[in-house]
Amino acid sequence: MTLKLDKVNRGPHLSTLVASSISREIAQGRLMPGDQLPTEQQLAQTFGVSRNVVREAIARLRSEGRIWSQQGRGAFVADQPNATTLTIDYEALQQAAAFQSLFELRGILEVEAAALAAKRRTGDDLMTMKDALVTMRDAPYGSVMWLKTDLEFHKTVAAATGNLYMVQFLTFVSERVRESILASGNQQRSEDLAAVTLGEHQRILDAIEAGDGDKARDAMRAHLHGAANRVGLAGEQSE
Amino acid sequence: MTLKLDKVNRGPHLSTLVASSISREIAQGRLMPGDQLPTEQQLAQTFGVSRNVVREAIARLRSEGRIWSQQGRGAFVADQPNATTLTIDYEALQQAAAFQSLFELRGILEVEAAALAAKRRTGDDLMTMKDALVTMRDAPYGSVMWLKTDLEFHKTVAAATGNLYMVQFLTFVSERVRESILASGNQQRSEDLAAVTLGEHQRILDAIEAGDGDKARDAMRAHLHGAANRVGLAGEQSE
DNA sequence: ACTTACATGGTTATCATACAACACTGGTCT
DNA sequence: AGACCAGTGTTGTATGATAACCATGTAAGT
Repeated sequence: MTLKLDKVNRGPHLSTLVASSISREIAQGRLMPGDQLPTEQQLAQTFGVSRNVVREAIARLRSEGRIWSQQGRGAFVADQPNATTLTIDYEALQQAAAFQSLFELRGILEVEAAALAAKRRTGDDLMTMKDALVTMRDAPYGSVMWLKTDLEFHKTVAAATGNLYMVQFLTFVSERVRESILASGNQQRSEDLAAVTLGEHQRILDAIEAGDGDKARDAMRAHLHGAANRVGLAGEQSE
Repeated sequence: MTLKLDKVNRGPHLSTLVASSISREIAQGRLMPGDQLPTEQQLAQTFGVSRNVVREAIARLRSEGRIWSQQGRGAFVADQPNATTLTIDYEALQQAAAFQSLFELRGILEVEAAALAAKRRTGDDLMTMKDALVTMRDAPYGSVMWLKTDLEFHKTVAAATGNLYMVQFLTFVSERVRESILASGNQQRSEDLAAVTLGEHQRILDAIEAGDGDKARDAMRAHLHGAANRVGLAGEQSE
């Protein structure tokens, strides 16, 4: 029997819950930039935890740039929410709308990355992509090796753009998407899908190799559209 | 005298120092992925702080995905460093290649955002954009008010996509770009540029109002191309 | 031999309290 | 009015204690 246990034992840490709670207050506008947060004592009381836990939560929010605090005065909501880091709340992603938004964002980046890659790819890039496809062909659909190689293919496309931040952003977004998909756990397995997916990848590679940006864009768009269906994101209206 | 003080008043917080210190250990490879950190007691002793401070530092590192901890076992260095946050190093952006990459990334997002906004914008969105253009028209080119309104216009376009993360990502990227431009300080001032820039904005707005995605895409692309020239980023080959 | 139950030590998670450092307010004194 | 000063509230830090949990070893039971 294949037991399916929860992937992550979603942080039982109280400080995480408190931080998410405050974070939500800010996101939903109940705490406006510049506003002063309740005192640590009050927060501890309202949440029913010790002041210590509240402090850990605040330390976290401070590091994320969402709030700032000064000894003797208090803690305040930061004017520009995201100072130097960009954070995606895991809990928020459980909601369908958020997931769909993130998926769309990933689509935009991947599609344009494919187009840029077609223009700028080097011989080494092509080699790496081909290797990835070969490895994927031998791996069973949905296996760890398959997923890993799939990720590597896309990462190579991103790297082939020559854009230093494309890889960083795309892996970041893709990771979040992948987590959500795994968490929802509604992926089908089939031999046919393997062939279909491989074909999509192959077309992307062909277009990139040919240096045809528009074709690469279309191929990547088709691939992502197919992936969305495979995951169960049907309600997607493209232009 | 214009005093130029350190941008960030490097948090006097002890927890920040401890977190940075541990973070450095990880970055420099003295703590490898999977390694177990010293116990909180030991860390508190070696750093000469209370265990409470160590815990706040660990809470921060945990939220950054650098380490994970489990009750009864200990704290360990995470395998994949970037779990939930995305960071862009400020120093790295000083290099031209990095800046150009980020500018390109922003372009991709803005252009597609404009196209999506043309399809999905509401009446309120159009109102906000129009207000922004009026305000910008009255503000002197390059003034604080002008920059602020410019930012708001773009943010409204991003919001009009209905994509929950478009605003977040775009403001994040734009902020980094803006910082770099301000730091380099090579922007020209002129009355003509004000009119040109306003015209570009107007064309974007018109396309969005008309619901013409392709036109909005082109208008935004033209605007960014113009902005690149104004900032002195000439070497940009679009397909 | 193998499994189960229990005991023990070590670690994190949380709580509670106390004190120090700092900001703000209001009154007093000059 | 302006300077000084005490008082109060808040964050920052320290300290000790307790609960929950993991890992390991050992004894009891099968």
